[in-house]
Amino acid sequence: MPPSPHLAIVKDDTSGPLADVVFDRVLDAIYQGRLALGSVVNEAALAQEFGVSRGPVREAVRRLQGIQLITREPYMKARVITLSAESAIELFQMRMALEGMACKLAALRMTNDEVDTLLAELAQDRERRIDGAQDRPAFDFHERIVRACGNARIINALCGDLYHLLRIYRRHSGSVLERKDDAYGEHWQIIRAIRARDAELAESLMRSHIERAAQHLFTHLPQLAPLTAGDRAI
Amino acid sequence: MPPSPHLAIVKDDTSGPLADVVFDRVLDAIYQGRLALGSVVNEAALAQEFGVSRGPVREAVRRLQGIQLITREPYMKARVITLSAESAIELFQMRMALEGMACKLAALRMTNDEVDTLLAELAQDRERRIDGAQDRPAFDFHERIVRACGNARIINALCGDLYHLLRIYRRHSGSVLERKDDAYGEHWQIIRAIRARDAELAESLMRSHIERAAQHLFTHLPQLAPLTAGDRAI
DNA sequence: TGGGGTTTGACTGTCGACACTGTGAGCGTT
DNA sequence: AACGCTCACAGTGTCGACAGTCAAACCCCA
Repeated sequence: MPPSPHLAIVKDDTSGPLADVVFDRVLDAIYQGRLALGSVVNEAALAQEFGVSRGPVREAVRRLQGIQLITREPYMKARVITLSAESAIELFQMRMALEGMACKLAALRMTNDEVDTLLAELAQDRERRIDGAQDRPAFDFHERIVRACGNARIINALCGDLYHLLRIYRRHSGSVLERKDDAYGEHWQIIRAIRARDAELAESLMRSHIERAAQHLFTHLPQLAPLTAGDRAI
Repeated sequence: MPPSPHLAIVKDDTSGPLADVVFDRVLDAIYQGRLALGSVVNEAALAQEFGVSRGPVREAVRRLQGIQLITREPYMKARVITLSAESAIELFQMRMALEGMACKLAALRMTNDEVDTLLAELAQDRERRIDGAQDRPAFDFHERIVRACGNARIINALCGDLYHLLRIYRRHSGSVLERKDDAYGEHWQIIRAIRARDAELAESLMRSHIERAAQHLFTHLPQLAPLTAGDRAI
């Protein structure tokens, strides 16, 4: 008898290894707050909840630990990370470095057609949001740029690791910092720079854009904002 | 009876979990070429070789896979990565992004004493190499800079992941590309920029330094150099 | 002798059980 | 009452075994 039938994983899942399914489930649980930030993660409990053995759960937890969504405290207790100003600063610093480089590479590698398509989607997404019908597609400008950079290592580091943490920060701070209207203009400028094949400008714009996003986040999250003057120099 | 007594892991190891020990062992095996690049990795065989069960080996292999030293081919075969020009380009692009940012941050955060210490160690390492006594300390300028940047996430990405791959590239290309004599001057300039608190210059110098190292690598590794004009724009 | 189906082998995914370690509560001593 | 010690509990580390799957070799038949 699975204790939580709505959570149990059915065997005939065609989603490949159980560890991957458990990984996604735990990730969702963190996103949705079912696994509270800072709470301890119990392998055996999760295994029973999902109706699987501890092996896949263990592997999933280690992978979460690998991308630093779960920390390993002394004495072998696994905990979900806690949001902190320091961690957020580090996240945005790394985004500035990697997304800046990705943007620079995208400016060198994207075809004109790809740039035009992206520009059209950007405008389309804006109109959709103005109409209020912001349903399905969830256009993500940054992810699109990153995936266009052609560097699999950077793509993986950002989309596979950092963006998970970023989504957690976004979810746990309300939609206040969506800032999509402000961001549209900056996104448009970035694509213009890419279109003009000005790689240096594109990188610089992307960095400034992310830095503004970081400052916006800290402005609207006072509980996360023990920022000193030195740290402000992201 | 352990088939390879000199490789078996003794139980009373004080190095913590077996998975960590196996991880280091496999890493060394890749470094030293005992595990050839491109060869398939067999969990059971490694387990028998180390005298442990498949569990820790499995975990170690997955961690190697996480830092992209082992690739997962279709049909679940795990292989050690193969060196390629594309992979090397991606590695150096990521280093330029991350080490550039790390250098910038180090310029903002290091104390004068720390900078002076680093400068002294740099000079000391040079003299030691001139004397030919390049034995113990293995002074690593880049790692020192990175660890001084204060961003744990960047430190982990570089020292925990990327540098493993970089060492493999270095080892599998002879000492030709050591380039330490050429590098000394550039390292010195970078520290000077940090000392002057010119963060932008320090980042720019570090990027240029890494790009030169990349070009040096491709110059001396013709078998890895199907570089097109476009790709040269790292 | 060549093509197609079948068998065999190897390997990974998964599981349940045991062992070891740190923690906290409870008890006795001072 | 405070401190130190002991013991049960909780949780992870590790192990051996079973099951499913893909690949390659093998055999049969035309």
